[in-house]
Amino acid sequence: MLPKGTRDILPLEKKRRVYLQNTLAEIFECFGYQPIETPALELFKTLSGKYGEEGERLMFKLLPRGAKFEQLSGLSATEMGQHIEEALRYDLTVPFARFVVDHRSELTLPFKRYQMQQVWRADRPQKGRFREFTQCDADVAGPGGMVQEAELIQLYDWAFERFALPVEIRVNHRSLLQGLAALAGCPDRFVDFAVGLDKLDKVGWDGVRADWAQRQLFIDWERISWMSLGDTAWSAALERYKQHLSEEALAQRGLADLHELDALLHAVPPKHAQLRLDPSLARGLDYYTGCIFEVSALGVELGSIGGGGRYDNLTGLFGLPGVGGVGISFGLERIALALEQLHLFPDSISAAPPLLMAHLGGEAGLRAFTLTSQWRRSGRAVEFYPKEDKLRKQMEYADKSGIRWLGMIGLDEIQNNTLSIKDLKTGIQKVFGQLETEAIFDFVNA
RNA sequence: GUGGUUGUAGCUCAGCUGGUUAGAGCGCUAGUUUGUGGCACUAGAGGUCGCCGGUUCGAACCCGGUCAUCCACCCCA
Repeated sequence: MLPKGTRDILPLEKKRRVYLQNTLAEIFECFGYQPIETPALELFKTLSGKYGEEGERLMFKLLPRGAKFEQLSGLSATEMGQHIEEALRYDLTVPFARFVVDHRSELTLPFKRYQMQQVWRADRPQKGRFREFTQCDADVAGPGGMVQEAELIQLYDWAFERFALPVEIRVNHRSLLQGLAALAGCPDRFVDFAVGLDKLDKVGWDGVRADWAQRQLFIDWERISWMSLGDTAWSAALERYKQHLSEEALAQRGLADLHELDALLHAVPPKHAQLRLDPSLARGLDYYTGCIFEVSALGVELGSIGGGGRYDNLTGLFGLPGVGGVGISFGLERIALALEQLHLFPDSISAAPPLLMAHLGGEAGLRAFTLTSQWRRSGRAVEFYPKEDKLRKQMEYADKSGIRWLGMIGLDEIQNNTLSIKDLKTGIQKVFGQLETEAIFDFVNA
């Protein structure tokens, strides 16, 4: 029995996760990111107010030490919040902002860090949605320009190319959304406007308009109806937005940023990922202020497998104004789910060692054990069958454990100073001298 | 937080309109084979039918409640 939305990880799955994390770490470091960790627990006041209303609701909050739930249960949410002192981290970005502020004297800005740790959300579990999951984040804190966005897109592109996972990266800009809201006549209802628009992929334009209506948003549809037609090819789409938003002050920063990004991406275009300018992309996390990204896997029904964006003043909330940042996140579980469904994990990832030493006991057992220990000392992964048993049992064990090669020592081998090795996959069996280590492991690694 | 789905063996499920000892496949254990796995055959182990209560002579089946699950919405990795 486990709490809902949590799960155990079995050996093969664990190896696959390690493969994903190692690959990501390698790429992160290639781009100059340095690894850190932060505690699972943060002060509630550190996290509170950073994720919007929904995020606040989904945050795991801890009762103060010694407090009885009954004492607090009668209180309203805000009253209760005043008693909460600690919470489980909800993402890695806000703790990173806190980290930068706390360690500002030890860091040189711009500071690039990566971090792969669990986060917790009190969501209702669903397909691909857990209450405990792992995020792999890369963020830059400090000064910089659109090259950073370009770099992050490139990072996404490389990573998913390595995994051979077809993806689409959607890009938008908060200022573009604000400009659109203003153009539509509701600059003061920006959040409702964006949240409704975000559903476009699912419900289409009629659905979006219905959603807006339900939120009592008065939309000047005539002024934004041009959005519903036309292509989404990056440069052409951008041109269209420049044209229609030329009069909107709020949109100018977004248009300029995206223009710059467009130029950068022309120089270093993504090789693998599909890139789309998607003005309907909103993203709920409150702290984003500039470019925003979201990645979805193509060919699988899953939520987004990554997301991120630029936040101008996250550290300001912790007493260090003027330091912005930009970053992205990879959702480890969802990427693993996608790769599994599409059979994209390399076959070479296996939980079991390649070789099992079988033996018929007595002197043969001792000889096999000695050889096993010598091989292990030289770094070869070898399993030793731990008791005297029928050969048949030992083979069955290897077969079921997914061990492909079986080394055998019995009376014959003892007499001749040899060792038989069988490839259980092909059925081919060969005899080696006991000291022919190179030849033996050439065969085993074939 | 809202709506719906499903809870029977380790796993996937069957069980007709309530009827007495609850089944199958896969898996598991042992053997056929005391130096050769996958296949086949034989035998065997394993279930408070999610839980509580109700209706009934009798409940896996009907009713109520409860817990869990999965899916959709919301939101997101």
